[in-house]
Amino acid sequence: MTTTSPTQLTILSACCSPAEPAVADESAEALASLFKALADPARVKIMSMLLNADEVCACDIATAIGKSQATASHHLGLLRKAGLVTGDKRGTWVYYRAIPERLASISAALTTDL
Amino acid sequence: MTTTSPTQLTILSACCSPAEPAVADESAEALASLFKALADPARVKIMSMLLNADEVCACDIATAIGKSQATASHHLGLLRKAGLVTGDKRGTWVYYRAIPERLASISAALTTDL
DNA sequence: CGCATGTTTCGACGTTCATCAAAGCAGAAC
DNA sequence: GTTCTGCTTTGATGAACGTCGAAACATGCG
Repeated sequence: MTTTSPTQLTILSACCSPAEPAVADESAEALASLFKALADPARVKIMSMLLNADEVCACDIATAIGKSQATASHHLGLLRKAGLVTGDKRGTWVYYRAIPERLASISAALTTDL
Repeated sequence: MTTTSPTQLTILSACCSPAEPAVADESAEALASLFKALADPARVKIMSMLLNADEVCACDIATAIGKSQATASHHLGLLRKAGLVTGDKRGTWVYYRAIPERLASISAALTTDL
């Protein structure tokens, strides 16, 4: 309860049950970080590309999302830091792949953990 | 391909297949908006509370997330606008409920659509 | 009526974010 | 070696976000 406990003295309405914090603080932060990594149309499109092609050259991503190459690289770096994709440099080009297990874990958290 | 098509004249590396945009622009925006609605620890905790209690008084949420009441109201309004929760005023207090179907649709989008 | 309490909205402040131009790096081809 | 090309990083800028205090709104009680 916050300011006053209504149940005790007022006749009307019980307000609520104690109401638990539910999920742990750290878990909430971790999940929020993952959601933040997907909270941009450009990054959603990138993930979609990667999931459907299982390997995409960085040079194609910029044009596919309609942004500059620098911006594309920024988004890719962000997704990489979130553990959602991996990129390996082969010769001149960098090829990116999605990590489907990571997405699956988000999906699972949404339906069960949370 | 972006600037130059490597396949034609250089001997090494084919760069990649054409690489399609995959998901539609509007879908990407819609999904990103939903993720943005969950991209904050406070809102994740709120959703968790609501899913586990199926009805929580607004007065409990502020303390549960450790923020001021004004901030809690802001987050709740944001979640409501995203269609993730509903709140109805009964007498003095406002009771919030999660909309599980909405979360399920996000989960489904992650595993199939995307 | 007026007063007290729960909730939302408003205004402001500091932080974070998306974006691009330009500079810096790393390979490949000459 | 130099030069070219793809990618990343840096710097800067404008927008969006989270946060809170204060004001406004709504409702119940006396």
